[in-house]
Amino acid sequence: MTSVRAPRRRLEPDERREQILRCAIRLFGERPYAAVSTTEIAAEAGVARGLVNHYFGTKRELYLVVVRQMLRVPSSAATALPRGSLRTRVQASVDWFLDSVSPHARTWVAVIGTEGVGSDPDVEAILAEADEVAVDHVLAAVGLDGTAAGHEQRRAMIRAYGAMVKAATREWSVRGTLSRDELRLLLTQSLVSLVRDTFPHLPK
Amino acid sequence: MTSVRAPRRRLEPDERREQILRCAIRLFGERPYAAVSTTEIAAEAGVARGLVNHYFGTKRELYLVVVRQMLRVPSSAATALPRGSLRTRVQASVDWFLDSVSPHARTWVAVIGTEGVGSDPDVEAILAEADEVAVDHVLAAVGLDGTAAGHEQRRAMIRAYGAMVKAATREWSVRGTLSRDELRLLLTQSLVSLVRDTFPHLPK
DNA sequence: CAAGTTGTTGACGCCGCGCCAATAGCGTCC
DNA sequence: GGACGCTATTGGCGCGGCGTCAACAACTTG
Repeated sequence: MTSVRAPRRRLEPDERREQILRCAIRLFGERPYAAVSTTEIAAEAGVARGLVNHYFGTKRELYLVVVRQMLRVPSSAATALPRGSLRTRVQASVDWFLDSVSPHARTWVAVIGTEGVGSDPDVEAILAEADEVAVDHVLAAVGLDGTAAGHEQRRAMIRAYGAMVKAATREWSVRGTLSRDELRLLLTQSLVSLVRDTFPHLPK
Repeated sequence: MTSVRAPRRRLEPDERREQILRCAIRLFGERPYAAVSTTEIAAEAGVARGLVNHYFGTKRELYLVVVRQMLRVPSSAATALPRGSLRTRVQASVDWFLDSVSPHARTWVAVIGTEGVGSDPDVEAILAEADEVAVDHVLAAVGLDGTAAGHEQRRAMIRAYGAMVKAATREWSVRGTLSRDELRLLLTQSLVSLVRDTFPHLPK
């Protein structure tokens, strides 16, 4: 059985690049970095391995592009926030988050999943940047985006809250141990408590 | 400059194994998996590379041992919990956690740090196991370890709370954006709120 | 001091990665 | 429509990391 190799086809750089990227996203999504070879990615894309290096330089650089790409999900900017009590506004933000993350929840969780020892500084930088954007959203939602006192502490606490959001979303979408309503309750309650009960104790 | 190679010394298996393991822990702690070679580990331990495989089989298996090892920190079992209000008991547990994690906080944080896309199932299993133990501690601390109603939901929410604990501890020990007192406040307040305000809404 | 035990070594084969010169699609111009 | 040039694409080279295994030597035992 002599496999007829498909005739070599020439594509626009952007097109080819994106095609390879799609394959890489899928493979890196199912297995850890070290368990995915560029050979495999190239084969998946029906392309010579050298081409992967041509477009992305290094396996590591390709990986970073993948991470960046998968975080470019929740950019659909702010919907108008309702006026009302703190709880009302928080509730609305939580709902917005749940709605926008629902379609690709599992993928989103995979990106920010833990892998363990020895974190990569570059990867962390990318995740950190995404976190800052998320913090800005939350601050705007609770109406504290203009305040200067205890600024850093507030941001730090919201980053921590963000970690809980990720973990809880994971419980819901991957493990199925929480219903969507329970997740909604947890996220709302916690953020309200954070703003109402914890923030006031920070240095003025 | 002919380097005088140290005379070959023969050690007890346990001893040698532990020595190699120490080096591996240090190296995997500072760089991601793929950036650490077994050659490097062996060199660090002043030993032939083959010996690493002899004791740990595969690089990957060695890595798993490292992860397991670094999580074997907080096993110093329950100190007696004080009687008193929910807040008092939670406060005591948080203090206990902070005290026991303080000495090696940075290392501890490194273990549970995120690395991104494509999580390793084996690593996750280890982390998950450690999480369950932590959940048991928390449940005991808040005095809910006997309850059966809404059991899974409660555990899931506490796992999510645990993620916040990790992130907040990281803010304190690595980034320095929170003081220890602020961290203590955040952890206490959040857990109290979780038990007092969120749990009651779960199905009976 | 000889023989056995076993911790330890060094090299072999394989495979993945980064690089680069050669090759061949595809548009262009006469 | 055929020759030409541009560049997307290939395939192979060299290097280095990983797993294996037979040989070696440190230490023990009689």
